[in-house]
Amino acid sequence: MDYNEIIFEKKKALLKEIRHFEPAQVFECGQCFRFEKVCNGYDIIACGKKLNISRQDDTLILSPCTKEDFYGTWQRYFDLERDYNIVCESFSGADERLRIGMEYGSGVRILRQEPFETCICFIISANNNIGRIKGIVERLCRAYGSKIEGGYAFPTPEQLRNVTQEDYFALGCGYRAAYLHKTVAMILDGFELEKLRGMEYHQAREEIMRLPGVGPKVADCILLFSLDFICAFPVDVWVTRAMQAYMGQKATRKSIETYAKEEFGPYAGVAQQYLFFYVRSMERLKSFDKTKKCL
DNA sequence: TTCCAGGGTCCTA
DNA sequence: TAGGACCATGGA
Repeated sequence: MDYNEIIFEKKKALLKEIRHFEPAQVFECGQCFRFEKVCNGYDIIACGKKLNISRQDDTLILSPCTKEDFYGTWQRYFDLERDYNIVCESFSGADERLRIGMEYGSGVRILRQEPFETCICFIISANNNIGRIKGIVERLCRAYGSKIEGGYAFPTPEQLRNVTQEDYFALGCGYRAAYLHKTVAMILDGFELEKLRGMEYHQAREEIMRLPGVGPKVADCILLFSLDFICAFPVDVWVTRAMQAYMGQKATRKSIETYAKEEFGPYAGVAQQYLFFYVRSMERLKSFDKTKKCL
């Protein structure tokens, strides 16, 4: 485990001597869209609950969080049953240049989110930016999700049954409205996301790509962030940029996927998140420097 | 005004 | 099988 002791007091869970868990990295790495940076850490809504996460020195604080909340929801959600030391050790043979980026983002953990929510969010993510995706998802939850303490839960497939393509369009989904409408219909009609867990990776990937709006990249995101396929390596524009800088400009999605599988092995998805966080952070720093020069 | 974003789909060669 | 056009939208 990546913490030495857990203490429950006053509806809080205190994880002592926490490792491989930096809240900013976990939430700012683009794997989830229902979070907000607040003065004391991050507020998130997941699994129908609202939670505040903060870190004081080497203690991670989850609030409100009872013993039942932790062992029933958050331990699994934050992937706290996995030892990320073992994951990081498995990358020790990777190329030095890639390892620098990966070490920068090594406070990232792969969240184990709900498959339906992850599926809808990543269909919305296509050719979109994180700020805008967050806005659309929030409006979707407010319009159709159940009210919970402090916000709105992500809607269930049943709650989206009568939502039309025009309704999705009105939320700002743009051309993805048709994909969302068709995918929800397929899921209501019996397409079982949970069933994919028992499949081999390539079979699960082919299967989930039957859903409209789900191509190779979105499929890998859903498999990695909600269905426990930790080997999935989503190739988006940022990761392509990072890998092309390393492999050469002619590197294609297929060659990057093949390379990642060989280089990073069964934990390729974790390596991908480390790299994603790194390249985006570097780009933000560049923008910040440019802004400073203009002032 | 143009470019870009956690891309997918469809058409053509 | 690969490459390219097109699709909505809002922030930079």
